[in-house]
Amino acid sequence: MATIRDVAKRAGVAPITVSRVINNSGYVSQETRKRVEAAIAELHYVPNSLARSLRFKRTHTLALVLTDITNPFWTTAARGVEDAARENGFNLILCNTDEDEKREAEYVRVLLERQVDGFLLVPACGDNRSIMLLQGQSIPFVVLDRHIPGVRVDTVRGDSFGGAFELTTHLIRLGHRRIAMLSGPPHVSTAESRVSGYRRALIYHNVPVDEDLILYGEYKEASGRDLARRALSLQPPVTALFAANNFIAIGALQTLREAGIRVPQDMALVSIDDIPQASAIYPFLTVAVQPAYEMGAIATRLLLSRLSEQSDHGPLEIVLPMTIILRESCGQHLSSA
Amino acid sequence: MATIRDVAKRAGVAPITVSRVINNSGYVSQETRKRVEAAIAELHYVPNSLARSLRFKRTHTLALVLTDITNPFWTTAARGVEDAARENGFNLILCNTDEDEKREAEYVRVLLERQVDGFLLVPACGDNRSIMLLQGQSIPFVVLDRHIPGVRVDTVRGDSFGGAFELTTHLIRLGHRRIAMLSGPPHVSTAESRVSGYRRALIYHNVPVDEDLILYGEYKEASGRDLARRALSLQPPVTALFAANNFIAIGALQTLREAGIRVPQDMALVSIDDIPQASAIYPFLTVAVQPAYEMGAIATRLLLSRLSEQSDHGPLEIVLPMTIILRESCGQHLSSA
DNA sequence: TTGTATGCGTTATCAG
DNA sequence: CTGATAACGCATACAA
Repeated sequence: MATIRDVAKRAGVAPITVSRVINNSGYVSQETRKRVEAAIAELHYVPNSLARSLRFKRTHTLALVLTDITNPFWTTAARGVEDAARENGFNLILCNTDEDEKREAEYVRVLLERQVDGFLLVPACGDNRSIMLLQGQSIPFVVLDRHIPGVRVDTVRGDSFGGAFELTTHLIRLGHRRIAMLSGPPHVSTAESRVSGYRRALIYHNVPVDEDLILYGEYKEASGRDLARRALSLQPPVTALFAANNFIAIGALQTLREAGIRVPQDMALVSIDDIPQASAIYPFLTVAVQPAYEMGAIATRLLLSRLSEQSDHGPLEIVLPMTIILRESCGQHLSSA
Repeated sequence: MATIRDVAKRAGVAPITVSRVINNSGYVSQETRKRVEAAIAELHYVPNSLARSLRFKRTHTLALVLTDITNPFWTTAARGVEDAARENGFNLILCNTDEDEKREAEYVRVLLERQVDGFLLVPACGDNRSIMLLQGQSIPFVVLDRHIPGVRVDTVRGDSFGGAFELTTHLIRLGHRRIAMLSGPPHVSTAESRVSGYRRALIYHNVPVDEDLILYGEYKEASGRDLARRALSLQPPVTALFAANNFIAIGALQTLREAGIRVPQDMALVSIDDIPQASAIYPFLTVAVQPAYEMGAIATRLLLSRLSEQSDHGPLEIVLPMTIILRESCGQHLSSA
């Protein structure tokens, strides 16, 4: 690959002159510029941004480290991040941890080595290794979706508590009393908040809380299948399932189908986060949706404001409301069924 | 951020000694090593891979430029790429062009500036700007999914012709004669091959080819809705729809639902590529699936073999077979309906 | 308007 | 075993 020196030689000028042409900086005569541009074209010269970044100490690159790239919620959020980044002249590197803290720390490490300018992190929440790594570097970062207890950091997340409260309230109003909570991992804040919202709604509406109805698993399809199986074995039987995320809902639906249990006729089902592709075909799942795209965009803008040091306020915690979408998966009021 | 010099100063050694500790290269006494490691830990030192790459002229990074990150086919393929890359100590940068050749060329340009070691490209197939750019740099790259006419490049793609032939044959065997082909863009090789396979199956089974049944659009949901509408207005009416990809199928299903047309009772439907999340819930769509993950992995290994110059053969074209999955969306034989 | 010297953080080479 | 020097490609400061 041609370097700036090759171009300079070919155009009969000094490297710095080529640099000036490329960056439109300083003075260059029309004629020189033309000669340089010709040389650039002939040699297919492409500037080396590594060298440039080494000088500037800026890569104009952000990193987004998330837990599950196959989840549409995150692909949507990622687009929000990317668009906001691009608008401000930043590139994005996206990494997928599969909820594995080890991979997460590894990626953070590699990205630090690559001198990214800032991080957006959806932590897997095992230990806080990667958070510590980041704080050790005093590099700006924003935590997405999840709350890290005891650490002062910028956070942008959905209102899990509120969403769960409303979904549960909806089920209660339809007459449900025994609602199984198919939750995520207990150490992840979103799972815990959703359980809290669920519990709170029950208490608020004077429905007894049966702790056996609260089942913990993972935010994955396989776990959804398993959780639903456990829910079906509960006595007295439950009449509704609350899936703590969309992948749990997909898994639960599979279990229900295998068991010949119809939704909503035999069982009500609600979930947090939608399944866009499935909903385009069969819009039937009642859900609380988070503004995924906006979450990504807002977090990115917050991060960029930290980068440009235009902001000197303390850590921010931004909580975005969820929207309830009522569809058929809850059916009619129980007593009329 | 601390540099290698800061560490060296702190440990009372020369920078190069720190380098040797980090890379386990050359001789370093146990004691010196310990002092250096202590300094590294105290300063939270993270090596700068930009500087390293500048020296090595290797970034150990591959780029995957694809057309639609929201399509599960591509997220799956991307995982195949990433896993194969990681196995060989390479990182991956993923870019999404939305089928826009301009964005594509822009990304290729940026990635070249960033000195990635090789490219995996799903071309949008407008002009061949990005292909030319790559060839101008003599940087190794592999084209995924699509055939670029008149350019000798490594290619890995699915057997669109074969898949379309088999799906069409299936419909014909069920008694269908008027099958609308909801195709992608005519200038994209996969769309063209799928139409060819469709046409060929009709001819092979002595079904007259009605060119009006072949409708061209885009590989997107909105286009699928539109194509289906056009198909429904054809006379005499069609009895089956062939969606050239999964997103077209999703769109078509929406149009059918709006029109109150049931699948498969009133209309048969087949597609190329599955809709995994929807299929987990309602496995009903008869499809020809490509081995997406393997496609990504195979292409990556081919690229890496070019990089290590272990391979000196001419351009390879690898064609992967599709697998037909028969589900209910085609229903029974027409005459028994 | 153009060019020279210098340094970004790292490591290969060669010397001690 | 350890270190000084130079170079990777580019752009800033300062001259000419």
